Parts: sequence; C-alpha cells; structure tokens
Amino acid sequence: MRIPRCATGEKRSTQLGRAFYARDPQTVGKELLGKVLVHVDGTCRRAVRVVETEAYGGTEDLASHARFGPTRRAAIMFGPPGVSYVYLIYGISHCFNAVTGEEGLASAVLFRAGEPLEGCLHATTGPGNLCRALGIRRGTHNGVDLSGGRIFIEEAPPPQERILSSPRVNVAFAGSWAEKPWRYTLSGNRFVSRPWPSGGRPL
DNA sequence: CCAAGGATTGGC
DNA sequence: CCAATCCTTGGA
Repeated sequence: MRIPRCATGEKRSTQLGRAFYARDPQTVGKELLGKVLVHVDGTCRRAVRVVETEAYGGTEDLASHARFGPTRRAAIMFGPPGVSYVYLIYGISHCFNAVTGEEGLASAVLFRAGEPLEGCLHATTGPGNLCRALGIRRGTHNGVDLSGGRIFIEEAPPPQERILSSPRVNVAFAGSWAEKPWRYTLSGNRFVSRPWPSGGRPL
C-alpha cells in the first residue's frame, strides 16, 4: 500500500533523514522533544508528539545494552544511525529506540512517552505503553530504516515548554552511570512518565 | 545447558 | 509493594 502524500510533497520533506541521527545521543534525545513520531500501518496512521526520551551510550555506559559489546541483541546499536532498535523487556513490554552516532560506535535514544495526536487507542506514557499505542513491536519493527520507511520522525515547531534533564529511569544497577542526567522531558507535560523528574535542571 | 536478572507495567 | 513473563547474557 502506498503512502498518500499531499500534492506539494510537503509532508515528505519534513521527515528527518539519517544526518539527524548521526550525532551523539544526548543531542538527538533533546532535539527529538516536540517532534512527531509516526507509524504508518496500512491505511492507519498513528502519531504522537515526543515528550520524553533517554540517551544510551556504548560499551562504557554500564546502563546501556551495548555494555557487553555487539552481542546478538545489541549489535544493531553498533550499526548505522537512523535505524530502529526494538527489544522486549521483562517479557512484557516493547521498547522503541533510534540508533544514533556514527557506525561502529554504539548509542541510541529510547522513546519513553508521547502526547497522542493521531490514531492512538492506548496510553502513550511509558516506553511499553508508547509502543503498544503506536503498534510497534520487536518482531516486525526491529532494525527498520527510520528515514523513508513506515516509521519516521516529522519536523515540528520548537517546543514552548522548557526542557529538563534528569537521571535515567530504572538503571540503578549501572553504578555511577545511573547518575548521568540523560533523561529529557518537556517540563510540566502531563504525558511524561513516572517517576516525575525531580531536581531536573533546566537547559 | 542453566540460573539470574532486566532501559516496565498494572494491580493490590 | 510486588508479581507477571520471556528474552538475553554470562558462566559452568
């Protein structure tokens, strides 16, 4: 099925290309806030405004799946940027990431929450819920190209809200790496997940 | 092969 | 607070 587009091709030109992702995950994580994450599934278009992300690094980042090196699961994080990394966590929830940085060095941005815009029939707060609402799952969407495919990011006006950075969620096992303020949220947005960012410093 | 544990969620 | 649920990883 072809993706319908308007006569001017305007929609298509707002999709972010590979160059956007080919930077460090902290920069990409912050810049993703306020942009629109879209999944076109047949005739159904599901979309959210991104309100919460987290940055994950390579082998040095003890909170990252890349900490064991390019294992079967994490190898995709070492690949080219602008590709999806979807995994199942706790046997229950799918988590959607965008691979960032240069090929050969692992990093990614986890999408943790969004504001429902189109076609969402479930909650969009929390990484597992976000995947369910967008219809994204590991079996069919791991390793797909995010520039030119059915899942992509659309450009949007800069967010009015302040951007907060705070420690990442549920990575206490990572020692001092748990303290890195690599969780990014739109201040005051009601779709941001728990725990609420406290002591997050304004950027 | 086996044991341990996790980038979560929802219910009590 | 805690169990659900299964995939991934490291080690024997």
